[in-house]
Amino acid sequence: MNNKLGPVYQALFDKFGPQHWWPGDSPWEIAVGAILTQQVAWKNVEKAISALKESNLLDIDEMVSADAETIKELVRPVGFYNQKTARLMDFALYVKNRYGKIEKMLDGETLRVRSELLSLKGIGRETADSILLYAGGHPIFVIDAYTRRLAGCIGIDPDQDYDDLKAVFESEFERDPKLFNEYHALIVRLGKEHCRTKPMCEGCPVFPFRK
DNA sequence: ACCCAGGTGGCCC
DNA sequence: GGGCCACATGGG
Repeated sequence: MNNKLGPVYQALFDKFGPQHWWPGDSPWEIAVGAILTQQVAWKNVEKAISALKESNLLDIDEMVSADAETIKELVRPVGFYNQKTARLMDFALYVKNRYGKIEKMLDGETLRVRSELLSLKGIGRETADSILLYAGGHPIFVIDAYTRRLAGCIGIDPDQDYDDLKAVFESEFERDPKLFNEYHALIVRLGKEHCRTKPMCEGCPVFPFRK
């Protein structure tokens, strides 16, 4: 129980309004974006996504049969492009062979799908949760660097284990994908807009954080 | 010339 | 379980 999680959400929503996340049109595009954005500025991801679209390769069926060197060139601006190309193509092949399309995979029971995503190389907890929530509509709270910074401002240990921190947020509210979606999106909005560095507390224009 | 960005996996202890 | 490192480009 944390007495600030609710008020902070309210303040963020009042300030910024609904965020309409994830910035991507289809479940597959969201999954691709989630992998590409790992430890990378979203601005760079936008370039790669556009480039893939231009080449008609932002499509699971096209991606599995594409030339890896072609994908690498398109994905280059995000960095880590060798790894990310391999992981994108592996993921695409896995989903296509096993389910045909990602919607089918995401159709399963939440924790079972989460385990399956986590078993794939290149998909860790944050990426799995982003895909589950934003591409699949599952009631999962995503923990990222911005979320940890926010946690640090309201008396929640920001350095605790991913799943423990996730449980803190999830246990505070009804398990509502719409709410989890909005809350996390608002946290990122605040982080991008206001505080790129350490704690979000200092001079925050939205909520009077106190140490 | 630094430092950071919506992480992850591998290896070590 | 935790601490360090490589992965790589683009923008401040």
